[in-house]
Amino acid sequence: MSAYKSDFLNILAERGFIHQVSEPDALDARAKAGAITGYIGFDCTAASLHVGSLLPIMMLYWMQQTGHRPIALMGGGTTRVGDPSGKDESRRILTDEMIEQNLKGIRAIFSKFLKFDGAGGNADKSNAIMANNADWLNKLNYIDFLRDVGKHFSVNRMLAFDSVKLRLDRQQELSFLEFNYMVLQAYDFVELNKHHGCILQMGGSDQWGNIVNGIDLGRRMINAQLFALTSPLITTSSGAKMGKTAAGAVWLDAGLVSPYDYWQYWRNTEDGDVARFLKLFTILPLDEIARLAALKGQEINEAKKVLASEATALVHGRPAAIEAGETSRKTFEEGATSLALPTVSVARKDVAAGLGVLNAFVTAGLAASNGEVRRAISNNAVAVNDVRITSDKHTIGENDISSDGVIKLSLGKKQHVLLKPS
RNA sequence: GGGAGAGUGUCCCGAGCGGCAAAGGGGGCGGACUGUAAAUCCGCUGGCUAUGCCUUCGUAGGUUCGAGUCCUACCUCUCCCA
Repeated sequence: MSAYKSDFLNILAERGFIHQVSEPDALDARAKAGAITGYIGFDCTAASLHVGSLLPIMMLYWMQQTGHRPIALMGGGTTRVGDPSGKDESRRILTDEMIEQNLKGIRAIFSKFLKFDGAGGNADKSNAIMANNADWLNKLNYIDFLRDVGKHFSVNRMLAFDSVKLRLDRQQELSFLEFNYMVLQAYDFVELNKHHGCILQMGGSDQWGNIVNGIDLGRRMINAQLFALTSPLITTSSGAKMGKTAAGAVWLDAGLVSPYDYWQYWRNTEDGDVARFLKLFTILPLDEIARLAALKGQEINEAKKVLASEATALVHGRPAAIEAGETSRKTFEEGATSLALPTVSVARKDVAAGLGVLNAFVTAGLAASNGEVRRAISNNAVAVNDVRITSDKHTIGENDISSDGVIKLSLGKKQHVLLKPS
């Protein structure tokens, strides 16, 4: 079905990762001829990456799997500037300490998808590389940089880029600081080419302009032939952006979003997205995915479970995925209480003294305030040990503790937390 | 430098004759229907030790019994003129 000759582009194309490619034939030939090096840049604006970043991570994964060398570039330097692409307002400036801290959390995630140091070290072409653009951006000299790099940029052209134009058209402020972002990103590409022979930059479709800038700069500064490959913007069938839930972003860090909640996130995928997501977010073979995608009606739930388990296994490991699946099965299909549900500890003496429902639900993190719990109760959405609560005066006592030593709190049908007195 | 306008419920957009916990959306949560889906319909969507109290409309003052609304200064952002 695909016209590509290289495994790398074929797999990306078949699995739905490709939105645009620059000079596809030339890139295909390079990837066919031997190992190439490509990179994706990641912001350090948060302490972890979320589901939205999973797509680019998977592209790096497939790159390595098809025999090429991926570079995960941490934006330690560029995050100090802030990418204006696709945003109406300036991002607030992060302190260097925050960036440094965020960088640590993000690094940890990559080790689950990429192999960094096998035998052979950096010389081994199959090893992924972790780079940080702060290493070269932070020590730039302004005047030198303007003369060496800035002279290749036309402001006329920069003004025409979507990331800039959007701001200008909407009459939103674009600071000079942000205006420089694309210059720095372009410089990253050249820098990675010089040091690692990197010829490909990948990213989301909103990065196209930034990437093309890097290609131009590479040609002008060092006469290199560089390539761009972007992925489509992933939204759900009903048009919502991915990765947002009640609790906020779906983080890839187990400390921020438990494997159980992560599993649940994928389990609740819309029907129309199942096949697409299986291709993008799992590494199952395509024929297996085709089989799952053919399931109709109620049977598609089986495909969703596979999606949830496979996606969870990639991020949190197989045992955690199995446990999350089992916990979900017990909770939803048997209506039983699984001890592996998210658990919050409380002091046993507080329970003995009688714990108010309002307090209990807020403590468990199921509600933000007492008022929220009250409203939930009046909406008939609150249950303790699967028994509906109708009064906000209800108290939980020692006799609510099950033989397993926990109290199950439920908000609605899907949100469950165990209270563990100790 | 001169002139005109804007900033609203800490998710977003947006109404708001001096009586306002503040219209309406979107989003989110809950309920019904289903399949832990979508669509649809319904409810909720400042806080509290709760028939009351406290905190919210860019910031700080002022007028008033009472201010999101009127006045003054300041901050930020737009637009027009120089």
